[in-house]
Amino acid sequence: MTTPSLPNAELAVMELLWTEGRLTARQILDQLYPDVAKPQHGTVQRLLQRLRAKGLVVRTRDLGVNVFSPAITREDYASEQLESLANRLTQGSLVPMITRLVEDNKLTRAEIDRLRRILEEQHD
Amino acid sequence: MTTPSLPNAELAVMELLWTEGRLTARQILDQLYPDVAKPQHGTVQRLLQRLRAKGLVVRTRDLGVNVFSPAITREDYASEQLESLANRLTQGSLVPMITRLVEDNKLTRAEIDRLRRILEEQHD
DNA sequence: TGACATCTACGACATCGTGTCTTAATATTA
DNA sequence: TAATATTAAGACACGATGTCGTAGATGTCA
Repeated sequence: MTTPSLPNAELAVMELLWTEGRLTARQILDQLYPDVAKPQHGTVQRLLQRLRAKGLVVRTRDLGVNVFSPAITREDYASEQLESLANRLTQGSLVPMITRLVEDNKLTRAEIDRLRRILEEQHD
Repeated sequence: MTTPSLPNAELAVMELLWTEGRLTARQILDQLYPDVAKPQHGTVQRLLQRLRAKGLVVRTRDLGVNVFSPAITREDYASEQLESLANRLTQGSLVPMITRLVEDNKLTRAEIDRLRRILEEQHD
């Protein structure tokens, strides 16, 4: 059961949960649809329900209300998406993609240095 | 006009074009649907048409037949997808994603060495 | 306890993307 | 010219997505 690529509305909910940690449906509603006249309770519930079905959100009960939190960190989600991208396009390897980014100067000096440092630390 | 993420059938056509270089619709049909009774001419034409609309395939005329070739290399497509992933999820930075992959030992020794070498070469 | 508000689940729907097929028009070849 | 292949375009089914409405469950407060 691999992590699916999320559509915009669902990703927007995850963004909120990643930055806030734990939120009720009401809190998500207020932040996601601040100036909408009609209350979109149903929409938020639907999105949360689909995210739970995908295993990306967990629900706990607190003070008589459902509280939702991410079941996966942003970094884990992002790295899984990166893996799946590499599997789809470049036989699982990051080398061709990153090579191209470097050639096209799409990476800043700082970014390159940080990546270098991360890779240097691997001495096992 | 950013490069869109391709659905499976369209990506399958691109795969063929990337490996073969130039192909007629007929050749694509034969390789894509080898053992299908009914001829799916329409399907292949539709896929090629959509890929041309997206600017990923170019059409030239040769020997009285249309010949299709990739308008973008696999590496360019892959690196653009990687960029867009980073923009969507980690503020444009590759660092969080790659950090996580390294931490989870998702990269082989060889892969790490190759990446290291690529990054070392940057001494502008 | 009863009235009321809120929360929750779920059905329904419009829209779009995707993949496919059919058909008709056009071009090519024998 | 007849037969065959190629091309373009219309149409469709299906699923995903985003939205809404509503009814029942749950909670709060007079």
